[in-house]
Parts: sequence; structure tokens; C-alpha cells
Amino acid sequence: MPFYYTNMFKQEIARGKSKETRASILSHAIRLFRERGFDATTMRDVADAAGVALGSAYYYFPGKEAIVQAYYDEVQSQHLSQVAEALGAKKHNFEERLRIAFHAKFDILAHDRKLLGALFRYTADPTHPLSVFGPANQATREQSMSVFALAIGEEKLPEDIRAAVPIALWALHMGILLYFIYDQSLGQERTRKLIDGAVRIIVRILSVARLPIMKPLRGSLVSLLRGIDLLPESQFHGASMREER
Amino acid sequence: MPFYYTNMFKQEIARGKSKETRASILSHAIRLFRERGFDATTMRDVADAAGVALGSAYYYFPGKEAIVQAYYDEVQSQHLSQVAEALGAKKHNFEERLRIAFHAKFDILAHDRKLLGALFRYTADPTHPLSVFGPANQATREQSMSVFALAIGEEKLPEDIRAAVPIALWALHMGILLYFIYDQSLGQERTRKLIDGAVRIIVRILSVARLPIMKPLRGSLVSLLRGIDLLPESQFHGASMREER
DNA sequence: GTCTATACTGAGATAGAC
DNA sequence: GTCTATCTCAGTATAGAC
Repeated sequence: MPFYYTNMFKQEIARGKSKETRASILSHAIRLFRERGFDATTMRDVADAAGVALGSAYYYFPGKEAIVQAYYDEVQSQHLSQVAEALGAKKHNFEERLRIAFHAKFDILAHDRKLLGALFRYTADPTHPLSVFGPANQATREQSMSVFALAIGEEKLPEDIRAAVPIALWALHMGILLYFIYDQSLGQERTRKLIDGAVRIIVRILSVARLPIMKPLRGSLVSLLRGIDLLPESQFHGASMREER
Repeated sequence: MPFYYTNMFKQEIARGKSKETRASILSHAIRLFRERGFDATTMRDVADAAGVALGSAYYYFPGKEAIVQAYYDEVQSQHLSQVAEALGAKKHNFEERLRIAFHAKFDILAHDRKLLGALFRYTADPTHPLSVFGPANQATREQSMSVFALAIGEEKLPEDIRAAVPIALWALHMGILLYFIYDQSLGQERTRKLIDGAVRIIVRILSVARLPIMKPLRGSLVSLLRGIDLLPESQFHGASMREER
């Protein structure tokens, strides 16, 4: 039977004074995952490495995958702040901004391809608290989309599809993440090529999409996305994959 | 430590005389997975239900997920034969053919949404034998793509992107599968709407893509896909996500 | 509220006897 | 091919120290 925990718990311990313990468990765990792989590392190994009892490890993290999840949450924060900083430093055109947003993510994840497998383990398990597309991760997901919204900035886009673009970019970035995990090329240069190529094509597609002839096609796309609840009906609700109707 | 097995094993037992045992284990397992869910069903439950010892269950299937994998392989075969039959029965236009191909898959899977989560558990684990995108499943993947190639048939498409279309359709169908797993709407009507909408848009995009002005964009797309090894350089090699360089 | 120590349970997986 | 016995490990429980 899988364990359960709420997002409350994250705030609880973030405020607690002994977050060094948590941080120590987290960093030792990540190091071990990197060295030996996720499956080969036991919770006992993690507890030993961090110099705490097994119970402590479970006190802070409800399970092994939750550690990876916590790591990924940190990655997301870093991503947001790094992109915000890079974009603020200097004027960039749209293509450059998108490149910055995508590459930053993979710069952060560069050496952790082996960890990410564990993160996706419950992708297709709607009820699981660690499901990437599940309700438990909606906040994380929205934060991740906001990075792409930031990269879009004030860029002139067709108004009808505007709300869909960050969602689409986020989905694309998830796909690239999957490619990245499988990418055995030196320094994952193929993933980098994929990013550059994809970004260029997106920019071009968006400029074609702007043309008045494309309006009906844009309309079909938007009404499809609304019909399946991937886009909100009005602009005042957040977009998400909903679990309940 | 994860177990290992080769595809050889499937042929081995297919020839073995006691395939009733295997079939019994498989069907009882699937029934239990449907009733109680994948995680809540233990291998002991499965063995008991099938009236064999635990060791026997493991003799036929290297692990619990492998049972779901076996089930999915059967689904793929059914998909191929059903689509072939439906397309042969009557002339259909391109859009109808695509609709048939997509809907057939989800007709087969209609009542098994809860099982499919397990199938994706190792999606992001390149080394795992049950990874959907891994080398162990290349044959399954190619068979699945061939269903879409069948639906494309002799349809006139721009030659440069022709080889990419079945791959793209397969990828789309994987995405829809994920949506389907999360889809809580009655009878998964939203997934059906998604299919119809997506198919319509694809047909329209492909007809726009045919225009001579689009040639450079098509070229960029093809060279990107080749550069990242998602499309073969020549037409004589199969397309796949490669693990080794 | 934070942490230790220890023991226990459940279940996936395997070895080896027959 | 099939079964029984066994192993490992994630996760839980408990009792208590501070």
C-alpha cells in the first residue's frame, strides 16, 4: 500500500529549526543516488551516510522517491531564479529568451540524469502523490510553467493562443527531459541540439501562426484544448489536468 | 537490484507446451489488477488465484510489471489486426483512417486505465527492460508505429517528412494514452474528443505543410530529427531512440 | 517537536530440491 | 516445470531520550 503525505508537510519542516538534518539527509541521499543509482541505494544507506537513524530519515521523507521529489523541487526553484536573473541582465530577443529558459533547466540537471528516472516512476499513476501530472504536484507544475511565461514576457503573440503557449512549452520541456534521460551522447550534446532546433522551429511556427489565414486553425486548437480541460474557459482560472469533474 | 530478461524468453514459453499455465496466470493477474489495482495485488495473490505456487508465477514472468507488459503486447497485436481489418472493409479518407487507428486502441484499453500506470513505471529508466522507450521494447514500438503507417497508406504527403509522420503519430498516441489514464470523464469521452480534435488538426496541418512556402520549415524539422537520431539518415534503417552511439 | 534504537511485517524476488 | 524455503529491503511500530 503506498504511503500518503500532503504538501503541508513540506512547509512544516521548512520552518523547523533543524532543517540541517533534513538538508543533510537530502544531500547525502542525492550523492548516493548519483554514485550507486537510485534502486541500489537503500534508505538504510541514506540514514547511515547522513549519520542519523532510519526513523529520522522517514521522519523527514515519507519514502525514497520523496527525496528525489524534494531535490526536483529545489531544481525548479533554481530554474526560476536563474532564468529571471539571466533575462533581467540584458535585452534578448524571443528566440534567445526561450533558449535561455530551456538550457538553464538542463544546465542544472546536467549530472543527474540517473536520478530522474525515479521522478517519473509514477507519471502514469493519477492517484500517487508523486505523480508528475497529478494534483499533488499542481503547484510545482504551475511554477515550472511560469518560467516559460517569463521567457515569453511581452512578446507579441496571437491573443487567442497566448494562454496555451506556456503550457505547450512546458509540455515540450517535459518531452525534452525524457530525451535527455535517454541521451547517451557526450555531454548530452544531442539534447542541446534538440533544444536549439526546437526553439528555432517554434519561433517560426509562431510567426506563421500569426497570419490571418491561420485564424481558423488557431481557433480549432483553442477550442480543442478547452474542450478537454487543458485550457480554462475563462482567463481567471489556472490551467491544469483536472482529476475531478 | 532490478531483474533482467531478454525477449528470447517470450518465444521460449510461447513454444512450451504448458502455455495454459502461463495464460491462466496472465488472465487471473489482469483480473486482479482490474479489481484491486496493480499495487494492491501481490504476486502471492496472483499465484493463489491461478492455483500455482509463487515460484511458478515467477517462472513464467520475471516480475509483476512483466505481466502488464505481456498484456500490453497482446493489446498491440489486437490493435494491428483490428485496424487492418477495419481499413480493408471499406474505403476511407485520411481523416477517417486516422480516427479508426486511434479509436481502436482506446476501444481495446477502455476498461484497463488502472493497469496502464504500471506500464509506464520505467519509462524514464533507459536501462530497465520494461522501459517503453528502451531497446528491449523496440520491436513493440515499431509494431505500434506500423499501425499508423497502415492508416497513412498511400496518402499523398510531402516526401521529405513522410518518414516522420508515423513516428509523430505514435508519439501523439502515447501522449493521448497518458491523457486517457488521467481522464475521469464518463466513458473517457474527453479522450475521444481529444482524438477527434487532434486528428482534424493534424490533417489540416499536413495540408498546410504541403505548400511550397513551407518547404524550408519542413527541411528544418527533418534535419533536426535526423540530427538527434530520431529519424534515420537514410531510408534503409529503422527509426528509434538509440541507446548507444 | 526531533531523534535513536530495535524489532517487526509484507512483499518482490531467487535458490535449489524434486 | 513446479514447489518450498529463504533472502532482501521498503516501510511501520514502538518505546523512549532530550
